[in-house]
Amino acid sequence: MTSAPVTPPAKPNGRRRSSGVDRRSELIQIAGQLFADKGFLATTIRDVADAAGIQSGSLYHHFTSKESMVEELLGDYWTKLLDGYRAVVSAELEATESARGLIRASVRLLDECRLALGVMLNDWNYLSETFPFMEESLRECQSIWLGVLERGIESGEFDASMDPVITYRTIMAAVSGTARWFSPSGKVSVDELADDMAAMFLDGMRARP
Amino acid sequence: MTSAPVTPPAKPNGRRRSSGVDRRSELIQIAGQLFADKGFLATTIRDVADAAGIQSGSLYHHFTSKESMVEELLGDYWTKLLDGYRAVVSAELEATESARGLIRASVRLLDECRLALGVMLNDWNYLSETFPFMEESLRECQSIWLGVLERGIESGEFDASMDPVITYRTIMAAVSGTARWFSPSGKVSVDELADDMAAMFLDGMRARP
DNA sequence: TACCCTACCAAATGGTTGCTTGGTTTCACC
DNA sequence: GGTGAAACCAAGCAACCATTTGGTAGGGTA
Repeated sequence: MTSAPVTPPAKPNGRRRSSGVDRRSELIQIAGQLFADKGFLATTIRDVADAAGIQSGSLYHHFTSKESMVEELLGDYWTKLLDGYRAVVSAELEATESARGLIRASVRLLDECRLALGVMLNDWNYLSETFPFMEESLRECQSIWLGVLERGIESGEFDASMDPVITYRTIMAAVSGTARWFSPSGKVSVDELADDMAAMFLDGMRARP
Repeated sequence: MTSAPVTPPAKPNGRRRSSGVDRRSELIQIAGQLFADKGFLATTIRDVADAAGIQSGSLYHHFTSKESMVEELLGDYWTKLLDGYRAVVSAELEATESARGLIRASVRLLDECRLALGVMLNDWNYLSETFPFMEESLRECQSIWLGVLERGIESGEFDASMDPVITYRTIMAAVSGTARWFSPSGKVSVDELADDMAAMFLDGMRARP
């Protein structure tokens, strides 16, 4: 039962199965799904290989290591997030609208990069130690957010008694934690979610008089 | 470098070192610290044993498995959280004050059970599959929150256009995600943090006119 | 036909894992 | 000074891990 002569369940011996499309990114998606579901460390490369219908050793034709499988997924997320953030602040809107834009940019990636977010949610500590660019990206993320929040306080748009760092961290925790349950195919769309969250952080859940 | 003859750093061969205090809960704290830092799966029982200054096999005198080391930590958290929640709702306050109470009860555990929260933050998927009581507790947690939020909408205290489920999940994600950075010995106290968060979710960060 | 190149297989590698076993030390209590 | 229990050590187990290696199938190109 433990090590029966495992015959690959799908496409037993067919080569050249990816007709044109990049096999590498196909494998990253398969691996990312498992990493997001079970956690990076709890997923073995045998799990990935089984899901892809190939032998575990064959993965090393495409990737140099297990880490490199997840690295692209994460790098892609942070590139997109920070690109979106930079576009928001370069528009030089009022602080309120900048904040709304940052929340929208973050929430949009819940759909576009849900695997990457799922992986980071499970194994942040391990991954941030393994890939230094994660901490660096997070630093830029924080500095952009703090810029917007402090500008809003100065302009009188935001409550002066609010702590920018706590607020920033609370928003980030709320948005990325949402990756745990949000599904873009559910009854709530990405845009609705983004608007709900922006409304919540800007004006709270209390009814206006 | 990898496996040098590791001499236990503290109390090399001393037995009966825990004078009176429960050695078992002492070991749970040591293990919990490592689980919270490195992740449950990434931490080996040899890591735990080294930190405790004993041999890895000796841990099995106190625990039946690696899982049982973390089980008590998690069970303690959920018991305390739900006890706190039940006390809040049984006071039958206005919905606004109930919500504030739930936030306070959650934030208070950031100090009291920070190891448990840190562990869950890293390995939620794995742990909730391993320990069914985690999903059960979360269900009760959600039902209490939804009760308060829906009551507030009916009474007119809360914005009727708010989605209770999204709001609940957002608050929970924000609070538990805070375990990643919060330190009770820092410049922000638990009570200040609880008040800041409650203010944020109730009235938002926008300045009042 | 000859030759690459990509994608893969099959088998094995050294190292690490959680856990077990059998014996030893220490100490309170009688 | 003998007994029993708690705490621990030293050694080792089978299973599993990521990774390496040498070889092979088959389409594309010359």
